[in-house]
Amino acid sequence: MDQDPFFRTLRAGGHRLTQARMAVIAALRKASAPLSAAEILASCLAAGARIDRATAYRELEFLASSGIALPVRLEGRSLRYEISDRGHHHHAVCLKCENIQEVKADAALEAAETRVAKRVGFTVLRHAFELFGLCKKCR
Amino acid sequence: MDQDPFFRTLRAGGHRLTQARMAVIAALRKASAPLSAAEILASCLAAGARIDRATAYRELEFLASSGIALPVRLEGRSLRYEISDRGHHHHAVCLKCENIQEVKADAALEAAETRVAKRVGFTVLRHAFELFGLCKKCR
DNA sequence: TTGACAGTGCGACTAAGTCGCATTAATCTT
DNA sequence: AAGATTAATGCGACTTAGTCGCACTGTCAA
Repeated sequence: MDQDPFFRTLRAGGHRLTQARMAVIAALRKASAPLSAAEILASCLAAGARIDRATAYRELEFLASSGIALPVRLEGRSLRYEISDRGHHHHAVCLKCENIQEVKADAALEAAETRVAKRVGFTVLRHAFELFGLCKKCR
Repeated sequence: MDQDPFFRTLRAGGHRLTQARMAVIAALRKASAPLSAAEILASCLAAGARIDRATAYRELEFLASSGIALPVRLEGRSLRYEISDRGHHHHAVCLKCENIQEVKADAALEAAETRVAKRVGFTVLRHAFELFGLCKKCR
């Protein structure tokens, strides 16, 4: 536990390793796609942790501010979170099976973005790029 | 009124030109940035149309399904709509002044998207590309 | 082992959106 | 111009996602 980089970060920041916190981190780690607060709560409860809805929301917000969880807002869906140690990527959402697939970032795409931003005089702090359609299996 | 392309489309589809419908279309036309249902409702009421909240929501959904309104889902904000006759574009959201700016689509960007999608075997039906940061005035 | 206080549970609240159903009004027909 | 037809509306109750204040509790450093 003490060799876990996230746990070390938290302790270094003076934060406690509570049951709720560890349960939420575990739920995020276990997930293969971004999860909503409700799903994370369910996952924690299923794993035996007795945590409250409000705590789940607060914990996710806290983990996001600590850089451990990454908020993922995909259009039409409620806010989701994923664990932050998977590198920069985008998401492809299948409109049929509802699955969310990770898509590795593409250098040309990022370059195009930078150029577009410069053209309109906009300082980009963050961007969203998402695909909606049919995954390999569903098309 | 009868020469308005949207009105012609609606009539051709057997739909009625009701007060609410025309008020919502007028509100969308008047807007310079995507509006939320609440803002559209307010705009209609301010213009003297007495329409209900539920009607505003239903009308926007209907106009979207008719291709007259375009749903715009920007992360962290509620669903917005814009009029559909302005050509394909993306949005840049200023995190300081909250303004939403239109950004013309970029060919290189779209090309990169196509390539990325092909790589992961995904059939893209729709995509979202948004910038978040500081606009010219705010940076 | 205990004191301090970060974090929690509870419950009440808000915002955004949905839905069923009786009624109204836009359009068609004559 | 007066009905008849039925799309669209208003009302109100409901749902879902998320927030907040406050008293309590569990974590951890001393």
